[in-house]
Amino acid sequence: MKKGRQVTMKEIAKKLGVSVSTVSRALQDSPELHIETKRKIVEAAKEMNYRPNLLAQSLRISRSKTLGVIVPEITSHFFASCISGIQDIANSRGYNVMICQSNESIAQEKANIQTLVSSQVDGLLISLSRETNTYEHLYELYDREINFLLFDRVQEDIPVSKVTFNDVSGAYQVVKHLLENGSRRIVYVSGPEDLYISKKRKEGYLRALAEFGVNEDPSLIVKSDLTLQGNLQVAQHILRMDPRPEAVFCMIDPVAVDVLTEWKKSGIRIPEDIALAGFTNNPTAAVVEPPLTTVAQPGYEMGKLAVSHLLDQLDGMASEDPISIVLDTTLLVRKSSLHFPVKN
Amino acid sequence: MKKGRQVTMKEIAKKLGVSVSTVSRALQDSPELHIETKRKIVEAAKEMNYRPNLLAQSLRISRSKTLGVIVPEITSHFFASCISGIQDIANSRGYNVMICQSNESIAQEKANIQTLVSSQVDGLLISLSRETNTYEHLYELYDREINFLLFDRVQEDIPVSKVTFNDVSGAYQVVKHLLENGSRRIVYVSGPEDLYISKKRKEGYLRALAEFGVNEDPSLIVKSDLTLQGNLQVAQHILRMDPRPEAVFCMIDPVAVDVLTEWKKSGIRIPEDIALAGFTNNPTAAVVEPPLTTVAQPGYEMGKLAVSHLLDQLDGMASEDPISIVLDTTLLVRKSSLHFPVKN
DNA sequence: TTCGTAATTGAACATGATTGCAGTTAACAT
DNA sequence: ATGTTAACTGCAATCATGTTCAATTACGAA
Repeated sequence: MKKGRQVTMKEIAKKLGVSVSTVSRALQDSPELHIETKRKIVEAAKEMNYRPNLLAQSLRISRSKTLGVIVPEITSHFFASCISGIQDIANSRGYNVMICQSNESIAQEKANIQTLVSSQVDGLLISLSRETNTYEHLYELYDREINFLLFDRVQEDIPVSKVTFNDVSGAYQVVKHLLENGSRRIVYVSGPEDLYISKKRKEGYLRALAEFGVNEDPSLIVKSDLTLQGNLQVAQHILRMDPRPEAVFCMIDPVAVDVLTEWKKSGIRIPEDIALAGFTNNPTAAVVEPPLTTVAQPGYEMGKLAVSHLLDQLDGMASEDPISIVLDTTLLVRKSSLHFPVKN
Repeated sequence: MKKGRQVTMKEIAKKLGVSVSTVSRALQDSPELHIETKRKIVEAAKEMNYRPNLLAQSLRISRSKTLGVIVPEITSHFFASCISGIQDIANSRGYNVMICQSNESIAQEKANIQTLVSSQVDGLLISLSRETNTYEHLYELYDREINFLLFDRVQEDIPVSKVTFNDVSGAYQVVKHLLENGSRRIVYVSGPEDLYISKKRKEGYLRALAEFGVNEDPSLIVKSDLTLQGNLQVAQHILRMDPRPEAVFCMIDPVAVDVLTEWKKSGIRIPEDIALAGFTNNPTAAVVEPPLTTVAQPGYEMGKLAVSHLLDQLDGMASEDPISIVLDTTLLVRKSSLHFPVKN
């Protein structure tokens, strides 16, 4: 299998004894061309299996019709859903998509940006890595007037459009639900402090507590590094708390699933002994036993909206002023949270 | 935010009063250049934030340093893992990756191929859609001497390299395990007939039965369309079988998970009433109750191997003759299959 | 036939980076 | 002073495409 040689306009031109420009015009169905010439050229092109070289087109018009996407990891179901939504819309609007994963590393994130920019993408959709706590690389994009947009994991100060879920309200809803079922000592398992979603969900947690007149107790805010190890430690740590909390709200489902598994091994009953809730609505959340109460955030929709807005901006169909799109989440009450402690 | 103008060599050249060629040579650290000139140019380039235009480079050398990947769906954890492996290796070897999903549609698959070929990818990694039962589009790639390779969902007759799991042996192992635990009436839940993995796993199922002297019973081979609806129908259908089978082997985990959930709703105990096993080792398989016996197939490794081989071929480091790489799977015995019927 | 106009086509250039070849300059030897 | 050589730099072509402008052809009218 040799290096595949593409048929070019030049070859068609040579074969028919016309100029390249004529071939070009024929293939774009230009009206200023003899109809017979056009017919012959189009026919020959078809026969020779001609495909335009998008690279050359892009170089000429300085538009690659390609978008870049950077996500922390592709294997996360949520981000995979986002990508799927981005793909579908982008393709239907004639754009290709180059996807990169930062693997939650800021260095990789910077490298990805460099590559995509050098590849002349027309725009970028970025969800920040866990590690990202400095933002020069994003400001540089901004200074260079490269179109980009942040989604899900955003940094609020950067003056570009952002698409997020209403994380505060989502967390508020789930914690309110736990409170309404009688829990008062409620643990929040957070992630890295710089992480946007971690901060926002904590905000919702605190708001719900305040609304119910429950004082904030710093010892009930536990931090996980989001590794399996870290999650198991958190699970054990919570069991050793005295008095034991009545409910636990984990920042993301994977943490909740790990905690749930560990507790089951220790003979703890859920929700009888302790209530549990997560966030994201990962596929695993629905199938664990008991099913996990969580907050649904439709990634596919987020991807679609994000890319639509970016393309609108690129095509001049939307104002270039940054906007913030906030999507609503849905509380999914399942068995894991149906715990009714005796009220004082 | 305006269209981002890139700094070009021409601008650097103009600024320093040298020619573009000199700039080019300076940036590639060519030895045939005055060291002082070189220093000035490199400095200016850095200061002006110059980034080479990969499009132009690609056009010149007729190599885009980009690979195309087509998978049935990105949101599947298995394919996401493959992509992750492909990405990591490709990036480390200086290649970018464009990913497309066929959404299990042959029409979309063909469209994806066209787009990627027009985009001048240097090679393609393809996993076929469920619908794909004609292969002209692949033979066309072959005829046009475009480098590509098939992985996981392959078509054996096409003379290109293929990377697969040992599906036959994986299925054989799991069915053998069910047989060793005493089951004899074992159902195989298959997918579409054209689907490579469905065929191969059936082969392994039959081989194990034969080895244990169990006659093939066509009524025990059930077909699902792999939708939730279809899976639930299969679950109910199996329960109505008389006599009830002792074990069920599902072609892929999602089917097994749906079946398991449906059975639990009907009050069936697993594995006491009936044993169950899947294939793929999806994240859900480990967390359902009871945990699902399945066959692990490391997608990340598959992606890495596939792309390594393709790049070796592209770089002339591997023979251009097609080879077949077959990866081994691992049987993961979990509770769902530990059913011990009374032996005759 | 000759002119004018419209129809049709081709040459040239641009996109950005790279490279073989040719050309210029400087330094040094004779 | 002249020739030789090496060091350095620029021109022009290349990749595939699209567009502007100029050129050519054809055709009808006078």
